[in-house]
Amino acid sequence: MRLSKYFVPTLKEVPNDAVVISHILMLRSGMVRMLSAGIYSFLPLGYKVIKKISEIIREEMDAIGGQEFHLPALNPREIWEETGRVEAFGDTMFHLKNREYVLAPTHEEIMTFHARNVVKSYKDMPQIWYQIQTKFRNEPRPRSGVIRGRQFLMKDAYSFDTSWEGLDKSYELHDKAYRKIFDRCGLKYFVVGASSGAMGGTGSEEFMVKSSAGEDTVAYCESCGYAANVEVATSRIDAAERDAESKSIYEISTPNVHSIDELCDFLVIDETQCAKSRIYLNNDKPVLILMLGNDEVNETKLEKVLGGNIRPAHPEELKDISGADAGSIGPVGFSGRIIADNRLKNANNMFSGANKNDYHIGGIDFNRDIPNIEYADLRIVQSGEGCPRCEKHLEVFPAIELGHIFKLGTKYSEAMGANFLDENGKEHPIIMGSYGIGVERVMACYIEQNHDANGIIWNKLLAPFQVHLLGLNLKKQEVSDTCAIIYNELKHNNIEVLFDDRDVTAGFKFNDADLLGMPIQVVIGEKKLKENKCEVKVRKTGERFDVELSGLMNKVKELLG
RNA sequence: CGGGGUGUAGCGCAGCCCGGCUAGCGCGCUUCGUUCGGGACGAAGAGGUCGUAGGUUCGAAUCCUAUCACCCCGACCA
Repeated sequence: MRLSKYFVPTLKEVPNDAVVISHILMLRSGMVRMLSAGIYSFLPLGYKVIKKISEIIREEMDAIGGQEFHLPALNPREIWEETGRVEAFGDTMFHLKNREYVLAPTHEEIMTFHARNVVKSYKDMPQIWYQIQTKFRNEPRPRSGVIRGRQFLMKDAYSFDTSWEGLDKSYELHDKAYRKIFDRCGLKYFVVGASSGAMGGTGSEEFMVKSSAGEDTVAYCESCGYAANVEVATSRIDAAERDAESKSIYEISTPNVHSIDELCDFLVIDETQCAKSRIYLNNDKPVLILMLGNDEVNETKLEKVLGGNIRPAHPEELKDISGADAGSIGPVGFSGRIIADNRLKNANNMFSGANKNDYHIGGIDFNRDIPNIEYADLRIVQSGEGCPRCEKHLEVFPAIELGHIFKLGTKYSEAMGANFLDENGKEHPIIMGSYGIGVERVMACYIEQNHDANGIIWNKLLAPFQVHLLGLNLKKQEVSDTCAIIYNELKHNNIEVLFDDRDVTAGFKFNDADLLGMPIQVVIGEKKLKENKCEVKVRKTGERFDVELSGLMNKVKELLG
């Protein structure tokens, strides 16, 4: 492809609205343009990458027996009523105004619809059906460019089995296929086992990559691969030590001391001697939560322990409940339910609030002074804490979900009456799995992980072109002749080549080449040409070397091999 | 939905507080010439209903009201 004829509107300046690096580079390299918030057009260069990713996905899905469909995005609303998901999705689902249609945010219902009409016998299964299709979700707040859009490409697959063992097998196949897909794409990813959430099911895994643009926070151990959403993650961390002797409790005047840090400074003690108090309302009943030092309450864990609804008490409510404002609340004399984090188990000689403004209490023995106390794991893990599975340490960071595999079970088949007859002529609901990959996210995450100050660094599998041929000063006959020969030769060797034949200065071409990021750059200039040589640059390492024209093709093949 | 911010040429911005003649600057674009291995130089050009609608005023990019769009933080997120 000749760049002079190719629509690749590169940008030197960073567009005002782009914040995350993948978004900036996708705009600057002329791969995408925004049409509206969370709605992007893919330009020729960007679409080429999308097609490469899709092809990798296709190959791996086909390899596990997947069959590709192309389903409508426009769906009758009544199909979605069958499973109650019109309500479940709520405002996230787009509705048409002039007909009872919705825009599909995913395709469980549609695949199940087709299955129930045709898949009637145990002999018809297993099946794996997939598609790569545009999904629509009315995200309240699109962000991070293509990473969270209102319209996005998703590979979604659905498995249909006659037994739970069959489902396990289908799930396993997808797990392996997903690893191959992300490996081939060159992504550094990890797998988080997650609770199945609102989809309803019995098992799921999320494929994540670390990214500052991420919307989930995960705890990850590089050493053993432990990975968990921070909402459920645990860690190895020391509990408070119990002194041999328990002092008796005593009240201390602590004017203007409101935080654990201030308390530590004021009394010259360590934060591990303090119990921080938080009051939550659980179904409108107050519960005192005690954390060691500055540990944060993990509300997801708390919710699991308490059941029902929880919310932090409003500042105005605190005094009624405890007799003090935030900063002076504590367990001694507190009348409601008290739950302490496991790190506080059996602790003694502790400091906490006195339930009286500007006073704290010292010498608290949790066993002696707080009857009816309960313990649970309630803390949010922090970077650097011990991995719960091995000897190393956890890292906590934001991450993006790239893919999700899911054992759906019979939720959709039961709701929609997708049943089959077994060997004995008995009817059962089909057992389903669902498996998604965000195609644009693969692209964006790749760029997040593979770029430098000058631009994108494509690997050969995702690169829109393998070779970027730069002809410097094409007004020189020998330069343009040589370029034409090399260009044709590369094409004849089935090497995808982008030929910068524009009449712009060398620096312009070099910078665009680095920005676009093809793996290999071949530079044809007057100087080197006098010695029958050209320059080859490897984008990833930045290394460059002179190559005899006669050996160029072999060198390129070697570098791409 | 709550908080903050921004809309002025294709892109990045100044001007707005304190209203005033023809709305500027850089990049990009067009033409000609010179250049030609890390975003060249000179000359001459094209391009804007200042987001939209209403209002105040002799006069509005500038002040007021409404509205729309976009960005950031939060809430939300199969």
